[in-house]
Amino acid sequence: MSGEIFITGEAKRTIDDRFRVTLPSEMAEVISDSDGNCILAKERSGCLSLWRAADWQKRIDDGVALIKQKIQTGRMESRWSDVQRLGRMLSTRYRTVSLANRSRLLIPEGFREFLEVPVNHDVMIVGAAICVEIWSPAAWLEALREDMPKFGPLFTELSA
Amino acid sequence: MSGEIFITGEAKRTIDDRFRVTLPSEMAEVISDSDGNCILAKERSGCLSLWRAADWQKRIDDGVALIKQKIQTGRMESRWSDVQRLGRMLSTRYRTVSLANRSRLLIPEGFREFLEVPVNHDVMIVGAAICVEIWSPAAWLEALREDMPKFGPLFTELSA
DNA sequence: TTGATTGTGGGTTTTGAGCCCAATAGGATG
DNA sequence: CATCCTATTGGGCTCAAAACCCACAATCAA
Repeated sequence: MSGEIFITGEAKRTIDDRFRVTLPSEMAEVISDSDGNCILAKERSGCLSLWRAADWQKRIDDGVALIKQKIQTGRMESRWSDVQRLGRMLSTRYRTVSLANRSRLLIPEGFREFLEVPVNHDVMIVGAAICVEIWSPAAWLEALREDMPKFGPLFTELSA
Repeated sequence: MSGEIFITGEAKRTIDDRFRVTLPSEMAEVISDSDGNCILAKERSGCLSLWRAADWQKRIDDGVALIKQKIQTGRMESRWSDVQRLGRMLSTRYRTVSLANRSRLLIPEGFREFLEVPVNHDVMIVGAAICVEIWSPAAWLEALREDMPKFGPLFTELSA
C-alpha cells in the first residue's frame, strides 16, 4: 500500500443520463495514475470503490501471502474471517476504468445494477482512507447508522 | 490541549440564505488559527462544534498519523476493511473550514442537514470551554432541560 | 448500408464558494 | 451629546467546479 495517502472527504454527486459521475478533483487526483486510470471494484451492494492500481494489486498480493502463511503454520482453523475476507476480495469483480477529463467516471455495465442508483439520482462520494467509495444514499445511511457507534473503539484500537 | 483557552458565552445568530453564520468575534478569535482555519465537527444531531486545529489534532490527527504510519510499515494488512471503515467515518465526522473575514463561517454541504436549521432561522452559538458549539434552538432547549439539573453537582465535583 | 444505441470528448451554462466592500447598529469615548 | 470604532449583516463580483447539452465515433442489429 503506498502509504502516503489517506483519503478523507465527502461529497454528493448525481449520476448523469449516461451513467457518468464527476469525482471531486482532489480525490480524482490521488486515486488515478498519470493516464487517469484506476481500479473500480464492487464492494457490497449499494457501494463501489475506486483504488489506485498499485494499491489494489498490493492488497490482493498481501492477502494471498497472509493466507498462505497461515495455512502453512496450521493457524487457519481459528481465522475463518480472514479466509472469508480474502475470498471476498478475490471474487469481487473489478476492472480498470479511466477517468475522462481527469475526473469523470463512466460506471460500466455490470456495475450499475450493483450500485442500485438510477440515472439522474444522487450518490455519495466518500473518502475511505485507502480508497474512494461511491455509495447509494440508502446504503450510505444504513452503513453510517451501523458503523458510527463503532467509531470510538475502532479508532482507539487501530491507533494503539 | 492548549490549555490557556476557556471559552464561555452565548449568542443568538441567524443563518443567512447562503448558509453563513457570523461568530461572536471573541470566539472566532480564539478558535481559529492565523489563517482563519478551524475544525468543524458533527457532534450530535442539532449540534455542530468548532475546534482549534491544534486541539483537534491532539484528539484525532495524532491517531491518524499513527495509522498512516502503520499502513506504510505494513502493519495493517489484515485490517484493511477496518481502516476503510474508519476512514469513512472520519470523512463524515469532521472537516476543516475557514472563517471569512475572520469570523464568518460557511456551513458546508453535509453539515447543514445535520444541524437541522433552515435558512434564515436562528442558531445558538455557545462557548463550551474547549470548543464552540452551534446549536439548533430546539436541540439547545432540549440539552438545557436535560443538563441544567446536573450543573450544580457537576460544578461542585469538577471544582473540588 | 442504415438506423439505433452507447461511449467519448468536447463545449456551454449554472451554481456556489471565496472575496470584498458598503450599510447598519450599537457601544465606547471624548 | 457628537463622534469614532468595531461588530455584524447584506449583497455584489469573480472564478472554478459541477451539471448539462450536443456532436461525433464505435458498435451492433436489422
